[in-house]
Amino acid sequence: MRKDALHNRERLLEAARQLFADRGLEVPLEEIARRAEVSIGTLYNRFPSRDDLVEAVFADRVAAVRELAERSLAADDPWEGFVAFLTGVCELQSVDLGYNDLAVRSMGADTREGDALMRRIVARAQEAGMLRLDVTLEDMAFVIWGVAGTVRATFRTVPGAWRRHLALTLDGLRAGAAHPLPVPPMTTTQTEKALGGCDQGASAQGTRGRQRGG
Amino acid sequence: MRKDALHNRERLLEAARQLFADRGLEVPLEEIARRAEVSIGTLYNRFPSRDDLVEAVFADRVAAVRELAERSLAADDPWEGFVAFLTGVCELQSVDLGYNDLAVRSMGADTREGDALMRRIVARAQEAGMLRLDVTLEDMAFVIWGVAGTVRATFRTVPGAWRRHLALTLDGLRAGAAHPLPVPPMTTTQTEKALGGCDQGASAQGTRGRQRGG
DNA sequence: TCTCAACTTGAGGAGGCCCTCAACTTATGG
DNA sequence: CCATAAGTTGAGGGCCTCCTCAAGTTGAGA
Repeated sequence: MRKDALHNRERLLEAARQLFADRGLEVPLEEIARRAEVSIGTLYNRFPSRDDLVEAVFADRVAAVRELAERSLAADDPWEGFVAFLTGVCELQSVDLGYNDLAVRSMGADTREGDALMRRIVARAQEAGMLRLDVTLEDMAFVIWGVAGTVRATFRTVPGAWRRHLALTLDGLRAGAAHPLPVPPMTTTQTEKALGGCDQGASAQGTRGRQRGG
Repeated sequence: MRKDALHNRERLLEAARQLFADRGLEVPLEEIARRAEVSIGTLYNRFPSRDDLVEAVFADRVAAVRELAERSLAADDPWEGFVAFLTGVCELQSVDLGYNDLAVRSMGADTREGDALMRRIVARAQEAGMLRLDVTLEDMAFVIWGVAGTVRATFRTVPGAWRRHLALTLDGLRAGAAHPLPVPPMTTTQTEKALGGCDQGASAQGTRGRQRGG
């Protein structure tokens, strides 16, 4: 890859990082190109689809979450580890509207191993008697989706509010708080579908989500 | 108002009701007009701005929430009342993506009296020793924002999932679940600002939210 | 029936965003 | 320095949504 091309790639990523961070994943690509001082054509050269760009921009976060998961799993206190993990993910959400959007449709990690790690974090906290036994990994989606909503609402006005939301949520997840739940947990498949279905931007807006044209 | 005009108004409201319900508040107005079999011009005649239409469509829900609040306040068991209220609002959210969007930016009621009623519901549950004392009405926004996220994600795939989310959340709100919270509650002003800030559609999408042109 | 205010219509301008591609520029190895 | 593959550019077509307004239609009272 030519040096100038690499340079432009870098500028594009940096521009995208900034714009995604404070406007969410749906900023116009043309605006990203403009901020990178590069033509829109170049952007499409480097990143044929929006998802390619998103993936490149957030690759580091995915890795970070993975590490976070490993650290959390290694924590002395299983509950502390569990809390640290969720707090860490939410912290990332709270600081970057783009990642916030992304988390909503991937539950933070997305990868096979990430999934396995999280499952172990949950299991360990349960075995320690701290996390209620009637929840599953799938229930963690509620935490992410929930905090995502609060982050969207309070991002600019009350930046710390999500911590309170999370704390309340965690109090509901403690073993001692357990009261019978009205419906069974989502299955893995259901969760995957739900995550996948969040694609075309938060609420609805018709068919705006484009496909790659073959 | 002429009879045919009234008729068209009805058709528009019905079309909007349906489309808002399964696509959210951001469906194209032209699509609403089309479904109502009425020209776009007529839509603008009756409802100069999208908000006018939204308000008309959801007027009944606002009233319903008000009644719900009154009933909840009158319940024998203060905690049951509290739960009934939140469940009722979430039920409305879960059944209509439009109302789900609306709740995110109004916390269900919006009105002065609604606010006062909710405050009493909260206070009563606290006085009964069931609702933790360190939460305030403002914290109820977390419930709405949270469930809204789950509804958006699971609306089509796992329609009942929100009940589980809500149940977990409620378990965190019980007096017995209380653990120290990391940050103070949002102030009324902050909450208002946060609600107001959710206007231009869930995540970010730039400046798409139009203003009325004076 | 006649009148006219009330109402409806839908083409079309304005503005966005997406994506492509033919023409141009430039880094790089020889 | 040259050749050329790699890369850049940005106008422009396609599609969408918003909103307006001049021209046409119609309900309802006189």
